[in-house]
Amino acid sequence: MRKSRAEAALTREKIVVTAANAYRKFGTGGISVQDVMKEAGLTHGGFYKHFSSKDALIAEACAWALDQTANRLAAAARRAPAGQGLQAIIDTYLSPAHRDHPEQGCAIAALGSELARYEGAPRCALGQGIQQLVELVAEYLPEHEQDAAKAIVGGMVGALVTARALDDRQLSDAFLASARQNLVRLHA
Amino acid sequence: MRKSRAEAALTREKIVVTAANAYRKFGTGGISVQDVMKEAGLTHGGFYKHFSSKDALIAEACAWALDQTANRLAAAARRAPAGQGLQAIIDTYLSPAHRDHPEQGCAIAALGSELARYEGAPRCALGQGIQQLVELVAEYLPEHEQDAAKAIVGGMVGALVTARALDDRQLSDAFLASARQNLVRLHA
DNA sequence: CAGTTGGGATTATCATCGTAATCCAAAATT
DNA sequence: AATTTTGGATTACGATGATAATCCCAACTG
Repeated sequence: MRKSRAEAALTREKIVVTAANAYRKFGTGGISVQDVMKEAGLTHGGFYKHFSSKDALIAEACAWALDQTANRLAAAARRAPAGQGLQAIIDTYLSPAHRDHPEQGCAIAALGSELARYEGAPRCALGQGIQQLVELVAEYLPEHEQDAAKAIVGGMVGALVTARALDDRQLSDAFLASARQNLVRLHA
Repeated sequence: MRKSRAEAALTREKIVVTAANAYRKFGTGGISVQDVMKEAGLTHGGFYKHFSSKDALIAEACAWALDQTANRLAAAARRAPAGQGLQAIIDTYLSPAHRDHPEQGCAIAALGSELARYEGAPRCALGQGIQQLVELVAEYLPEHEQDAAKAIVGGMVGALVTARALDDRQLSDAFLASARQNLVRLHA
């Protein structure tokens, strides 16, 4: 039954990725350790050989998810024509696809309000993710407008959260569109 | 032991208000029906004489909280000097006091990401609260800029969520300040 | 004022969850 | 090859949670 070192590392990675998706989809309180393990194709017994607690997994899963999102946004910005980097980041973040797939998306939007109540590692991870996003946005802003990056990131997160909260599809789309069109105005 | 009709209505109201505060503080999954009842000075047994389920209470509590916030913001706008209504709303919403007291504040920011995963009544209540906020903001925008209201509301919510998520007090303050200064620019 | 009703308390049920102890066999180590 | 580690499975434990049945007594109804 035992796996080699390398395989064990893969197993661990698999747990983290599975957890990152599951937590973004169901919330950290919405899925149990046991179900995460089952989803990863394992039994729950071995869990504490990998992580010291559920919170430790949450922290790692969030960090992984935040990295994933930052990388995707950075790639979108790089792909964009010159001068359109910021708009590309905003458009990618506020796409209907992102709204409809929280399990693959930004952990700040998916878990922000719950993780804000945590102390310790998970909250830390989230804070670093936020800073990461701000730095990415700031790269595409002129020197003298760096401060606007914070408001832009806030606007992106809030628009996604509200768009997901709205039952009415049309209204939800309108929220995304309004933010896509208006947020770039925040630097001028 | 039994209370009169009027007293029973007060009891019910008390449960809703207690729940509204508790859910915003701990999250809907962070406090049990029993603890909400205890907090309201009651035992948990009588709960289902008032509400059909925990979700029903969550929905009512959210609706109450959202009304509370909308009223406060509307009052702040009315108190403001002419032409400063929108800025007053934004400043009130993005005050450090609001950030530091989620249990008295906006339910969208406190519960948005969890309630977005609900179906049914709680999600509905949240959606209506969002629209309420948009309408309030729109009142203080010129006719031809109504669409910006959605982006502004999104920006407000997101800035508060991120400010709460950040461990670093200074950085958190900076997020609030950036949004306060920049969000009004969204109509121009 | 007698009878009915329905708030609210007490207690129970059944499920779930985080955590941990134990065990086994295969991989590291020597 | 013998010995030691250690991933991962099995199983257990204690706590907590949502929901419900039951009961009591005071407030309504007539």
